[in-house]
Amino acid sequence: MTIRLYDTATREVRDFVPLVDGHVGIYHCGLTVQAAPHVGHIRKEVVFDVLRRWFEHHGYAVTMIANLTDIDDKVLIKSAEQDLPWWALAYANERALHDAYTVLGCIPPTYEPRATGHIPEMLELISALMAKGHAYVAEDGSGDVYFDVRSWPAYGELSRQRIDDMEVAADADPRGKRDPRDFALWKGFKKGEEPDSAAWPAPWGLGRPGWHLECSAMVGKYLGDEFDIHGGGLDLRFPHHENELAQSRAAGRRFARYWVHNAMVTTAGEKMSKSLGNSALVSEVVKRVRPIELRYYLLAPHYRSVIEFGFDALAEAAAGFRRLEGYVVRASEVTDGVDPRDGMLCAGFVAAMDDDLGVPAALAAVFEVVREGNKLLAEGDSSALRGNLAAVRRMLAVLGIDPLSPVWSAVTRDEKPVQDALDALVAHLMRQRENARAVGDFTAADAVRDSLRAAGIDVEDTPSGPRWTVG
RNA sequence: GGUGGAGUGGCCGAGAGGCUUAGGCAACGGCCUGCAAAGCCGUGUACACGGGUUCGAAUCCCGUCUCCACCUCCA
Repeated sequence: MTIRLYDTATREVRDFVPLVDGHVGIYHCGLTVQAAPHVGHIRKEVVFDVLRRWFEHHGYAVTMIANLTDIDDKVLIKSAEQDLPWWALAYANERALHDAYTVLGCIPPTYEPRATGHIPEMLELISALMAKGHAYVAEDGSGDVYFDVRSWPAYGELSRQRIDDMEVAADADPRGKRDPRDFALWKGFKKGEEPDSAAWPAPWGLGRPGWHLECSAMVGKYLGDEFDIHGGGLDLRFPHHENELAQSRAAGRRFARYWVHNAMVTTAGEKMSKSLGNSALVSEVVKRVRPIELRYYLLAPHYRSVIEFGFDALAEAAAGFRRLEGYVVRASEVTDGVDPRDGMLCAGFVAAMDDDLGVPAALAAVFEVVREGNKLLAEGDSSALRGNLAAVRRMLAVLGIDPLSPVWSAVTRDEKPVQDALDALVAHLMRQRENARAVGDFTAADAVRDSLRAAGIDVEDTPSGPRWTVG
């Protein structure tokens, strides 16, 4: 059983071979913390969370590093607009990101380094690039330092582009650059235009890091010169990852062995994006559907397929998830629960997951096991039912959507007395209904059921007795 | 202009030459139920278009159309 992954660099599905047996180091580009995370951002977190869980299922010790880019042009611009210190904006959005991780049941990264905490590592990298002739100080006195793309013949290898075929950005600022495609490693401080707190001393003068540099520096610090997997959204392939790759390799580091990119989330046919203003914030979406349903919606399609975000599709996905959840809950009531760690993954699930994280086929396998489980459930408690339930829960746990995981139990202390009161009241009405049914007074029994339904409580009769759910 | 990706049944969404009826949602029929609900069994409508290769094409080739992502702000 080997995990196979699509590698963007080679454009093929390859067997995963770790650098160190039994270990896997994954770096995925976190966020530039300029705004609260939207559904597209959190899709990436969910995808890498599932990847991580699958590696762990295979017995790998996973080191997961996700960066936080907390100083950058956009952070400065947005914070100025909002009349906040840049670091306050960055930190507020960092916390919003953590809230989104938590609410969607993502395991936190092993470490989440911040760009501002790694200036020395970045300076060291720039020095190495200068020493090898791949970086230069701008000649216009701006204090900028650029990477010289013409000095690195492999430039463009990740996105398969030739420098001469690239369009030069309309807004490119060519000042001091040898080639308009050269990118900034260091941005000279502009006294008066930028806050004094956004500048750090460097041999080339006060300034701040350019975008891309932080990732190369932090990957090197936490995962080493060569590491297993570098990931992120497909939109980062160029320029971000191309530039990370160039500056790391040019500095003599071997860098990533596999590149894993997830596809975008679109709305109305366009990429969900902070700058397009078409974002659905995670914090808003989870007011309309349960977080576990959003997570299911985001992981059910293959990670390399575009998701056209919509509340109708989300509701439909949620209906599918509830089929799984309904089985797990009903079977657990009958068996008094099982330990999902006792479950056996079915072969179809494993084969699908091993094949480039084939979650759609893996879920199809889960649905088939659930169908078997529902048949067993009709016959009551049995060891077969327990085995089936444990298997289903274990497979759902690999995807991070086990409905009974404590991660999803939202009952807080404050709600407990309310919950208890509701339980008591509904139980009383249920007894009334049962008494009426026992004497054949179905009019009275149905009246109770109707009144409960009007209050949002569904009643159903099962072989093991009536049950109710808040629907 | 350059680099990638996509178009599948009412909807979502896999598959990548024959042996998936993928799966799910919705619909319809049956079973179960006092009636429901849930569940189980069954049913239908597919592979953007035009050619070609092949015994056989959703899958390969050629052409056409449409859409998406990236080309230095982006997950």
